[in-house]
Amino acid sequence: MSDLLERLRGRGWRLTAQRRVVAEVLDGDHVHYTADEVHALATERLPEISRATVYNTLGELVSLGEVLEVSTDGRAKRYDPNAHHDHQHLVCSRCGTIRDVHLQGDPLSALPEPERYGFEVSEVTVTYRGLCPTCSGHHA
Amino acid sequence: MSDLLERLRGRGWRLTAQRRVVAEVLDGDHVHYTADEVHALATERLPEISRATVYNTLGELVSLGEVLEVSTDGRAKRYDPNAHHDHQHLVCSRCGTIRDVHLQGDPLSALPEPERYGFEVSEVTVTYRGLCPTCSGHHA
DNA sequence: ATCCTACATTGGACATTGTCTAAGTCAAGA
DNA sequence: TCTTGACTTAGACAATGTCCAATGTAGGAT
Repeated sequence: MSDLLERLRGRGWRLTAQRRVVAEVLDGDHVHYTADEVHALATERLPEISRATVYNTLGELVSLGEVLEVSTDGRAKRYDPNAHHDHQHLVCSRCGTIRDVHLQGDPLSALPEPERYGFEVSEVTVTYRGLCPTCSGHHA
Repeated sequence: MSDLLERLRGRGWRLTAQRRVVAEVLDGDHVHYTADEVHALATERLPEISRATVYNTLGELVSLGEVLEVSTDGRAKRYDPNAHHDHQHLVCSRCGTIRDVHLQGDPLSALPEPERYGFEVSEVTVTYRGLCPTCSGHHA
């Protein structure tokens, strides 16, 4: 996502210090921050940035398809910059850590036609849950 | 789930009017209410029931494994009484309708060992999204 | 049948997450 | 450099969920 800013500018995105900082915070393939975490990290680089702008910018990045919105639990949504490689998530039920994982086969094909009830199915998300190595050690 | 109350009593659940009403509201296989919806419906039968009790009772039913918690979007969680038949969900991206669906094969097997990163994977949820027949008609 | 008491319920304050708006600020083209 | 429409801001507001002290009650004990 190193040339994200270039791509966005090409699409007529007005480049501001705030937007640059949010994009920089999200840069990195294994990052799944909440909006508040993004805000906290952005604040380190640009102390005046407001919560509203972080929410706005994240929403725009999602609309532009540059970042994915992930809501694993009922808590805060997380933002996943790895939008250009198809993947799913593996979540630790104890500590909440998220890892990107890659599946064998297309999960869409696991849903038979008669189970589609006339829907135009266009998307599927698969979330695996379990204990991560660290957490499963705790209670052994 | 007709004998849910029996089962719960057998487990030492103290049966109160409030708990009975919440369980009755959830009775039905194709129901995916939010806590607020459950509260509204419960209030029709037992006007004094409080929000806190609805939340408490739903939480207990989930802990007891009698009801599933489903959070499809980042909005309110929904409660699914169909906890004894393995199934997944198909959600309309426009109106939010949820249908239970049954998959071919076990989605757990789609995650190769090297993609498990040492996790003890115990659960998988699959959510299909698309337009339901009614909503896909709208924009045709 | 009545009493006890541990457990359940209640209302309302509080917490978290997210949205909206009016007023001020600024990036970038002319 | 100037202008202008888009961006940012603070803070009010909304939606959802949690917590607590006071009160009520289901169900076993008597």
